[in-house]
Amino acid sequence: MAGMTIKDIARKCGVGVSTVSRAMNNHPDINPETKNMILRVIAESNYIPNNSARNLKRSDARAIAVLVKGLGNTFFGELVSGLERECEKKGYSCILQNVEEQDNELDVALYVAKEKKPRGMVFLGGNFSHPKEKIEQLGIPCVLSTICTYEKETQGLGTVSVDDFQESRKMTEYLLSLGHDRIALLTAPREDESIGKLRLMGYRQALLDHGIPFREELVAYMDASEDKYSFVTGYRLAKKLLEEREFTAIYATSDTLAIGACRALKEAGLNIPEDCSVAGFDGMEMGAYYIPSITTIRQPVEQIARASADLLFNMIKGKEKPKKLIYEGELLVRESTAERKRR
Amino acid sequence: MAGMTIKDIARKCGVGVSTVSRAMNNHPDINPETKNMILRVIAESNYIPNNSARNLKRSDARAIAVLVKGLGNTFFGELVSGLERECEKKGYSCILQNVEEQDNELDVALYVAKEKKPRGMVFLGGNFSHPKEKIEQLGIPCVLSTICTYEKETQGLGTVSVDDFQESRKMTEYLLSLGHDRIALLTAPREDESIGKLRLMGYRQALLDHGIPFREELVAYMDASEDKYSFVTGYRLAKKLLEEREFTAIYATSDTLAIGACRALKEAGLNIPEDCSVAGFDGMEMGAYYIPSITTIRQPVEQIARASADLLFNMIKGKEKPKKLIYEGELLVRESTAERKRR
DNA sequence: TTGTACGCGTTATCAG
DNA sequence: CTGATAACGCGTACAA
Repeated sequence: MAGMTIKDIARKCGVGVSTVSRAMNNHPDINPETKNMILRVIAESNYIPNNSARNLKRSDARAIAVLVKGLGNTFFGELVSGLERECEKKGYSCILQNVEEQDNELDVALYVAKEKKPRGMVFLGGNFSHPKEKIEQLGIPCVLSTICTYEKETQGLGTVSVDDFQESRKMTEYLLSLGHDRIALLTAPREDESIGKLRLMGYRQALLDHGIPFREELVAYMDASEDKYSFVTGYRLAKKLLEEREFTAIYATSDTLAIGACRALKEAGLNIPEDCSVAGFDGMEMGAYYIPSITTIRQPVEQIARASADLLFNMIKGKEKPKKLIYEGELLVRESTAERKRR
Repeated sequence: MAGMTIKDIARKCGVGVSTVSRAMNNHPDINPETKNMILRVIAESNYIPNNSARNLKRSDARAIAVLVKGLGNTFFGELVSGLERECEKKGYSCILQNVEEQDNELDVALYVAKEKKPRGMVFLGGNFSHPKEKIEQLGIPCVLSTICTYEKETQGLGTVSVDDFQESRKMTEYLLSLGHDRIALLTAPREDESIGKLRLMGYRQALLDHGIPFREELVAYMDASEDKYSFVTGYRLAKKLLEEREFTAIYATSDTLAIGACRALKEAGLNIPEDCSVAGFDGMEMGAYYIPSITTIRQPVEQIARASADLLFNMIKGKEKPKKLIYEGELLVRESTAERKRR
């Protein structure tokens, strides 16, 4: 039978609808026997409660929503799994929502908030520079995971991430320590105000610290229209750079970009790391299997996922205010980087 | 203001609720001026209609649902994008639903059907061997995309995919043509009844056609518990195979498995393709950037996405019965395979 | 412990 | 063209 409702179940059981409702929602005020009987009938009838009606009625759902911009980014895949695990522990359900690259994540958030009534939200991806007032309109606690805003204030948002500035500096210093002084950078569009900017700044800072001039011509920015941390982008940017620039290392601000760059180098007949070192960022699983395996900054995904969930749940309970949480990335030295060849 | 409803808008505009509803839903029976006025007020008030209420009331939503088992599989990412594009063309919206690896996709489907009332569904991933009667319970047209069931009958389901048997045979023949006669196979668990089985059979058929004995010891099956087309799995299976078996080529039934295998070979000190050829399946973007780039069977993702959407929409309109649609894969010969070295 | 009746925000029907 | 009003399926006071 297709359109079964709580009424049908009630009739079948010879009880009132509220009793059925109580049985389903683990209410205390119900005779265990009645409850079991009802539950059994429900199972047999494969009745599924209509969630629209539930959400309409309930002030909120025991759930959080996770908004992902850039699904297919395997990096987020791991984060999502971690978040789902944490939710399960707390008895929350986890609503996953994809955000198209061209869509505004906050509009989607508003939409989801209204429709699903989650008690909180986690944002993955996007650059998230939104007016504070519009954020407040959401009316529920929010945590940015892996996205670190450029601003110092929290804007009412929780933030869990690595220190993109410091980690980027760390990577650059590592490359410098290998003797590279002409390090090409593959990064987000010029307009970027979030991790792209921070990673660029970390790169500049490291150069500055070592008295090495920052050369604008060694920086390849993505197109604003394109704005994707993808293989092709890395390939394209590296290709362009190879045409006329001199460098002995490429620092790509994501592992996907790095892999794209490796391919471009290989096609140019260059060996990695002998002729040119390549470093990435993120610590995607893929990088470990690439040949050569990719030197990178590993973001502690598990920790970030858990911390994001914890912070969010605490914010929901009112036990904690929005704050910035920083975790340390780990420099993973692998096969794609080596000392600069002297001649 | 947080909880704004259609009533608030109606009051603000000095009209009745039904007029507001008409304005929002492009109803014909409404004065264009009134409509514009209402729409303007709505925009200014950033009011968002409550979708739970909508779905509760509406018999169905102008939407289809896409269920993905194994998000993070970049291959599905492309399919999803394609499907979303097709939906947009038809003025449909596309509900994306993640299915955890351990969950039953059909239960999730039942749930989504009830909650969102989509007019149809597309399934990505999973092996989908479900009792026909339970499928029918869904009550809406369904299309399996990229999953080809082993059975000949449609079971009421539309199916759009490559011919996994033939394509697998094609790849094996290609490897045989290179002179390899000891081809290791990395594949799904023994119990698999869907693409895993078909691809295994294609492999066997090719061997048979060429009078080459099928050697069980050259086949590495995933664990049933693990059952994932992942890098680690490929790595682990290849590693195990390397311990004692002799072979000159590996045919992995997915590109991810192939890449994992490549890593294992490299660690064993073997060069690809000189010492051992490696072939994959799927045509993931990644494979083109890998070093060496991976020889594979490219599934025509764009076509499959479009065809899945078309078939589903036709089934929805009642213009077409469920059927099996086969598209041809393309053998992409790349760097990871070469003629068997004679000595 | 259980059942009745109301209301959640929307859309569809029907009478103006 | 517009407005009142009855559903949609469920949760929950409140009464029993």
